[in-house]
Amino acid sequence: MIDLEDMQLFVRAVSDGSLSAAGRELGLSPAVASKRLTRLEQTLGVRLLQRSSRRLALTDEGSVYYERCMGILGDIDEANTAVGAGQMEARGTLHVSAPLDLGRQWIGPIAADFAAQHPKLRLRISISDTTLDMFEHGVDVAVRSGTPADSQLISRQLVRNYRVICAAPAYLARHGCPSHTDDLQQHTCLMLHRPGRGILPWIVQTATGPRSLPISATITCDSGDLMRELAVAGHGLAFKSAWDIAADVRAGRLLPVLADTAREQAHIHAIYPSRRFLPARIRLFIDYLQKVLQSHEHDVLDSVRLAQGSPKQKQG
Amino acid sequence: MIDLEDMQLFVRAVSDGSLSAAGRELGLSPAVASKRLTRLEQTLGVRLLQRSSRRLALTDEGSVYYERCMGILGDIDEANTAVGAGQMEARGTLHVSAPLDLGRQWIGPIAADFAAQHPKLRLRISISDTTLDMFEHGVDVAVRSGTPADSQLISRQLVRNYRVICAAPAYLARHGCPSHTDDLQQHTCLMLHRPGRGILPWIVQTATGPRSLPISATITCDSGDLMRELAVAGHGLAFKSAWDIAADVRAGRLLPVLADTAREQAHIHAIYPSRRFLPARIRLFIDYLQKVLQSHEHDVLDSVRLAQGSPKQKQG
DNA sequence: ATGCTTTACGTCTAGCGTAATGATT
DNA sequence: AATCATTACGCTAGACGTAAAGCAT
Repeated sequence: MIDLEDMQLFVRAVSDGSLSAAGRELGLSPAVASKRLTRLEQTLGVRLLQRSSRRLALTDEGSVYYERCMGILGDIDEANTAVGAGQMEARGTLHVSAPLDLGRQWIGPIAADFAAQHPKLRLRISISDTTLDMFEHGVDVAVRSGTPADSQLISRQLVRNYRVICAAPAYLARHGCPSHTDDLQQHTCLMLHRPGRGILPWIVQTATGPRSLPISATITCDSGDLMRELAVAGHGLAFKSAWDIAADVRAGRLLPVLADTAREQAHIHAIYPSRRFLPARIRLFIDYLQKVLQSHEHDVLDSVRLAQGSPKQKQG
Repeated sequence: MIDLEDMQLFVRAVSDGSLSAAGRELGLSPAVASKRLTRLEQTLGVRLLQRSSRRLALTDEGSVYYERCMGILGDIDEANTAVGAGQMEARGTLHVSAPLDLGRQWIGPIAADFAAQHPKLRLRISISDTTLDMFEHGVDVAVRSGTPADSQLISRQLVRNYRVICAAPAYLARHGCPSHTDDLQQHTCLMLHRPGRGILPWIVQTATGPRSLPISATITCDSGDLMRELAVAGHGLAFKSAWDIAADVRAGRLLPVLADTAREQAHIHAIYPSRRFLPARIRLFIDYLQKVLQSHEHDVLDSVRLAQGSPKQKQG
């Protein structure tokens, strides 16, 4: 296994342009610095630095390895401070914002559990569909689904999510189950309208990219969970997040329709300020939230027949 | 600095539920295993495992640290193999797909440079706006802007990008510069139509979320770079990626319009198959591509007055 | 009684610095 | 000539295993 000090030495040698200098910074004699770099190279089986008496040059391998090392050393630093003094105790007031359905069914209860684990924490939950007021209202974390809005905030994906068409069994029995997206025009579609955004289209992924479904709204409302209740009551088709309707589907109150062909990617994200040193309450809450949500991810996606393997996804 | 073997030991102890067992796996006596875990805890200043004679339990700190360790150890493994034997030599045929403008101006030349550095590599570039045929045509890497389509492929963000409205100075002199998105209805708008997708709307980020601009297309075409040329020739306003028009803007052939208020987030991604062991040619190319693009990111965004600090963004 | 963690202790290896060497500007 | 990387060479600190004690199941 590689020695992290060897890695540090290598990184410093690259930025300093001198192995001796890098050694000095770490309190090592040139002899040791040389030996340790050699050891690192032997462990990897690759030459990292091409050295002459007066100059260091990164090899191709060294260049690739250097980039990786920067990330790794940074992560280790983060990991150390994350468990450091005072970093595990959430205190103050945690202000969480979440959309209607998701907030009521998932984020709210999870946040309450989190608060129960942290006696010195006060919790404030704002159920709202707008994020514009995060700074103004002092929101610590906003949970949202779909493409994160462009802003100065950091967005971290928590779990996968898809919007699918769904309806009550009674509705489908009365009006038949659409077998193709073209059939939707003959159905009663419950659509969401929001101030400033107009009616939210039903967008589905196709082989050629996202496509807006050509449907006409029969009933529109501006509350996601009212829409869900209307769907449960058999008033028509709704286009809802898997996380919003999973419980209804499990209970037999709703059925996914055309889930294989018509779905919109709307992964769930945590949005939070990009301060370098995140308060413990925010960091811990997001970690906890992701952990809990991920433990339900397979079940939720499975309830709308979307469960798949979780492909490793990392963006940097 | 932390010893990576200590970290390994800790991780194994957690999954094994026994410190001695973890030690055995690493060829250490129980005594040493105990001492090393203690050392790790002292270095961190935190207790990671609550131990009784027959049971190990993660503390809260340990739980957080465990998650981090898993990521770090995985990254180190990756870094090691990335520079391993044969992993630095790109060979075979690298098949890159890129959209019209982006491909011609950026991806193509960069890929050619990359090929020049790898004598054993053959390069095949497909300029096309569709990704559906990646498997069919054996595409290794597809470069795309905007929200990555939902699929089994991995998507890695390379650089930030925004679509903005732009026009030739001559056009703006003749018709005036719109000062608000509402003014766009009085202008000649060049819009893209694509088979199956219809006319691509101009979507901008607003405080309340993405909004489709209410404009009517005066001229539509199905080629992004023809559209750009029409805009340069003064035939109307176009909605283009910053990366597509940066050169034109620098040369004074185009001017960004309403860039502060009307822009669409369309970051540039590399899409590639999710095989666990990515061929060296793909891994190296994506690394190289990102490196080169990132070195131009500030310039490009600045050319359309969108340069900002690069917030650290990581999704896992 | 078994199998775990931890402490104590003696051994020995592995990593250290010093100093000398060779190379490069 | 100066400063770098590297090698050779003793030396010591630290990491090892063994063995024994304490505990929980």
